[in-house]
Amino acid sequence: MSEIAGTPRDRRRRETTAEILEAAWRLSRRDGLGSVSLRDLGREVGLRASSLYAYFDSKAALYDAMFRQGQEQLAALAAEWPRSLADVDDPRRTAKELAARFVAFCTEDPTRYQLLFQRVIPGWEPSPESYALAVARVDELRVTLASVGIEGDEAVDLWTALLTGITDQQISNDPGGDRWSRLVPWAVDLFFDQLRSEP
Amino acid sequence: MSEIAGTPRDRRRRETTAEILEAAWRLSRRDGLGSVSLRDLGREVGLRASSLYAYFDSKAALYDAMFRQGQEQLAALAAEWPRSLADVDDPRRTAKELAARFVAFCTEDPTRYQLLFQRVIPGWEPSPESYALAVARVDELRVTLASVGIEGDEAVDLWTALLTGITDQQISNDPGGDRWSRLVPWAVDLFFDQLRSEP
DNA sequence: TCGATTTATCTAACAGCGTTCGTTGTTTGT
DNA sequence: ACAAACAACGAACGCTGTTAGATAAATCGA
Repeated sequence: MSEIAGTPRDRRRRETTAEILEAAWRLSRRDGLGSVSLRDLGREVGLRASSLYAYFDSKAALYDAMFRQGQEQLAALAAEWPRSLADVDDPRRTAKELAARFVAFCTEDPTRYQLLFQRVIPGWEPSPESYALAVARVDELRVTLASVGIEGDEAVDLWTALLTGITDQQISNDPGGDRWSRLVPWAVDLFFDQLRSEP
Repeated sequence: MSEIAGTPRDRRRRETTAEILEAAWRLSRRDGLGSVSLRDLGREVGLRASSLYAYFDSKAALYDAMFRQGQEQLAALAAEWPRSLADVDDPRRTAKELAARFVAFCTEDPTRYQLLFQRVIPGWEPSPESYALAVARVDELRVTLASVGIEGDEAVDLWTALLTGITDQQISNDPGGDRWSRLVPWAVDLFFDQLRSEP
C-alpha cells in the first residue's frame, strides 16, 4: 500500500530519527525520564546536542514522539482484545486476562508507563494530537469492557482507576515484584461479584 | 510542656524557615513542584538563592521538609479515625467515611498529593527517615481498616491501590471535578459485598 | 560534469539552573 | 568594647535547553 522508502536522504533521516528515539528510551530507562540531557543523548548517537534539533523541534517534541510510540504499542496490545460478546465464552475469565495483560504491559516497562499515564516530566504534557490517541484508546476500552459485561461510564472509570492504581503501587513500592499485580484476579472478582448481586 | 522559644535568634531562624516553606508550597501550587527555582523562591522571601542554603542543605532537603509537613497533615487526619471495632457501629458506612476523607485530603491539594504519593520530581525521593513516616502511616491504616472488617495484607494493599487509583485519575483527568471521587462509595461497596459473600 | 542549492553537522554562545566559596556587615556573648 | 558567631551577599562553576552562524557534504539542474 504505502511506499515508505522515498529518497535515500529521507531514508537516512528516518533511520537517524529512530536511532535517537531508541537511545532516548534506553537512557530514560537507565537514568529516569526527567534525567535525560540532550548532550548525553547526542553523545549516545554520535551527535552534538544542537544537531538533535534537526530531528526534533524541542525536547518536549522528543517526549511527544516517545509518547506516541508508547500509545502505538498499547494500541497494538488492545488490537488483540475481543470486540464482541460473541467472542467471549467466559466473561470473568476474559476480563482477568485483559486486566493481567494490561498490568503486565505497564509493569514490564515502568518508564513507558510513567510517560503514558503519569506526569513525571516538569512542565511537559502530551500535545493535543498525541493526547487524542490516548482518548481514542479509552473509547476502545469502553467497547471491550462492554463485551465482557462491564458497562457504563462509571464502571469503565472505576476499572481504569483500579488497574492504574494497582500498577502504580506495584511500580512505586515493589518494583520487579508482584505484591500488587497478583491482586488483579481478585480485583476483577470484585467487579463480577457485584455485577451478579445487583444487575 | 515544650519550650519552643529559645533565643531570639533561634526564633527568627525558625520563622524564616517556616516562611521559606510556605513560599515553596505557594510556588509549587502555582507553577508545579518541579518548576520551582531557588532564585524565584529566594525572591519570594526577600533572599538570594545562595542564602537559602543557610536554612536547607539542598533543594532535595527542602522537598524533604515539605514531604514531612505533608505526612504530618495526613497523620493529623488519621488521628481522628476509629481505633477499634468498639467505636464502629456501621462498618460499611465508616469505611465510606474514611475513604471519602482520604480522597478529599488528596484532591484538595494535588501538589501535596504528588509530593507524598508520586515521584514527580526527577532524581528526588524522600529520605529514609521521612519515608519511615509514610510506612508508619500504612501500619496505622492496617489497624484502622481492621476495625471496619477489612483484614489481611492483601486487602490493605488492594484498598490503597483502589483509593490512590481513584485519586490519581481524578487529579490527572478531571481536576476540580468529581468524576472519579464520586465513585468512592461504590468502590467501598465492592469490598463489603465481597466480604459478605465469602468471609 | 560543473555549479548552485539544499541538507547535515559543527562550534560558540546565551540565559537559567543548583551549588560552593569568600567576603561583608550585623547580632550576640563576655 | 571586642571577639566570636551568624546572616546575607556577589561571583563563580558546571550543568541545562536552545539559538545563530559557519562549514562540510550530498543532491539537483543544466
